[in-house]
Amino acid sequence: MADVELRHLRAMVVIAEEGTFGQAAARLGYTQSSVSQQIAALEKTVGGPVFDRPGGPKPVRITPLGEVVLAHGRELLQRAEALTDAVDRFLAGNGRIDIGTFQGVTTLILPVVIRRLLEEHPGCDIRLSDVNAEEPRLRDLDLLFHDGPVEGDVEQVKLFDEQYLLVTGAGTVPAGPVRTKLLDDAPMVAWPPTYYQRWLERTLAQAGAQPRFVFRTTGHETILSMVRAGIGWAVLPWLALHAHDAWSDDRLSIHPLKPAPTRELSLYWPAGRTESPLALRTREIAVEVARDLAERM
Amino acid sequence: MADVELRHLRAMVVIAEEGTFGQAAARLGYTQSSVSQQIAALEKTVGGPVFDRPGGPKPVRITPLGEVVLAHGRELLQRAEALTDAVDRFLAGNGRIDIGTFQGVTTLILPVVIRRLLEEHPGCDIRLSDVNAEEPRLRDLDLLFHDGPVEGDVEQVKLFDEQYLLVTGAGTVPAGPVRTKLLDDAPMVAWPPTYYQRWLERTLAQAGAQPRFVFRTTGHETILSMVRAGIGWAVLPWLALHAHDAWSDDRLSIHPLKPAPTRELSLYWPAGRTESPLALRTREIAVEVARDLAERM
DNA sequence: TGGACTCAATCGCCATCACTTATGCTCGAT
DNA sequence: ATCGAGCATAAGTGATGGCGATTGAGTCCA
Repeated sequence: MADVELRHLRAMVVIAEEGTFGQAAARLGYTQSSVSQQIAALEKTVGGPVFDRPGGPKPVRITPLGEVVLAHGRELLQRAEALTDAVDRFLAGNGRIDIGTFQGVTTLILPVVIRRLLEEHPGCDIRLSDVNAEEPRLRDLDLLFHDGPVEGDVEQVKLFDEQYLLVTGAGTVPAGPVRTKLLDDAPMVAWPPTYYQRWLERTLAQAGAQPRFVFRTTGHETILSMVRAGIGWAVLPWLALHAHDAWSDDRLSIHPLKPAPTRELSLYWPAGRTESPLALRTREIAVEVARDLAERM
Repeated sequence: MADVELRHLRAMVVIAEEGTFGQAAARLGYTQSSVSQQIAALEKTVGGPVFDRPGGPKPVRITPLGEVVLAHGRELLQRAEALTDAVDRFLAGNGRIDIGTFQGVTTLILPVVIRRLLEEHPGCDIRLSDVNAEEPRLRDLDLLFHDGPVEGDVEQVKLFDEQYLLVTGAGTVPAGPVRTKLLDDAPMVAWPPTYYQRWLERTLAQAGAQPRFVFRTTGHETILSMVRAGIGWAVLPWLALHAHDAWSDDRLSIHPLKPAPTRELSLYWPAGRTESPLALRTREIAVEVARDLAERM
């Protein structure tokens, strides 16, 4: 048996409301003849009459079978409407987006992006997940913030280069750039050896600097407090300093390093896939936010 | 925007399961080309691609938009299946039926009919309702058991004529028919003046009998107990006596009346309406049960 | 009782649709 | 470089679905 058709059910619902085929046709934008045929088709598929036609100027009356079809039909039409609603919402950008981050890489830029995204699309469903380990994959992700190479078939856009800067207690070191080599054996406050911290320490070592790590803790703010207290120096990314207004803190002084440890932050997404409007928009926002930040570096 | 079509959604679901248009087509009994066109049509109605075609011998991959459509589509198809299921069940007779009774008129035949109906169609939904007052209407009813004229456009079938019989304590009255007139001033146990009781008393009065009602109570069994206890006689319908095996009770004796108060029980249903298979079957059963009973009268 | 009226059903006509077959195009694999 | 898997597209065809006009059934009213 062929399928029922939503069109037929819609006609049926309107007939049930209007009472006659003709009025229903008018409301639906069809001719009476057409509606008659639609109901005939519907009755053929369900296997019995759904309306009794008393003949003459009397409204048609729904049959018991019609009641069954009508009840389910309304439900069905409601679902169909829910579908188009969902599609519309999706196309308007209120969909779901899966964003991957890589450890703490984006603790500073991501919140801004997400805030702006939620302002534009209050209904959207944003899911953040930490991609684990050293092999970032963006299977099942729409976007990935990362700074290293990503395997698989991906596209990317570079967000910015971020320099690591030396932070010392005010007056400890003459203002201006500092040669990285000078950090060798210097007392240093730093993160525990996370992926990034390890990368930083390797980079410093390559420049001939092997600091003494006198204290390790998580959290940029905590580290800055340690520096203020004179426990040691720190090498932190620009964004972290910017976020904590380190430049306006007169107990701290900030120095570029020569050579400067720099990391490149990029946004990755799977190649060759149709992207959701929300993902596209998120990318735009991320690029914008990154550009704003980069200008102020 | 045109409607989504169930056919297209079905194709989409199968493609999502199979991975390729071709295999899906095979499972659906279409050609690959047809499925391709169906998805193209679907994509046109939803306003964006639902599958990414990587090209080459790779399976297609659903897009974010596709996920949305697919999720709702499955739901929709499930509802559509529920609809055809419901229709099938209905056509098989497992529908709903609204039966009207009129006061206690059918307390004896209706239970039998319903038991048989439930045996045949365990899933069906039987709704009994007492039609109120003296103006029985069968608006919103499929069947009505009644004994009087019913207004409106109805069809009917007569079930049987039921005689009222005189019941006395054993030995009180010589066996055999009794002239109704003899009940005049006789001590009588009876129902309270329900519709039927009033009718009965009018009928007796027309035959010249105005009994003394020494006790009124509801329930045929209770009335029979009173008769056994010698409190009075009773005039009860054949079915009531039959149901309580009054003939095999040697403390009772049963006598036809001359003339015999007789009521005609019929089954009514609305004319010119398409009836449900369940209603048709119920009518058959009722007629059968009535015939069986009538034979034993 | 017969005419006017109100509906739904039906017929002829045409445009569109939904398949099919055949062919083209794009990958990845050999 | 070529083959094969797999989707897209073109052209053809029967069926479908729409419309307008007409018919037929039933009600209402004079």
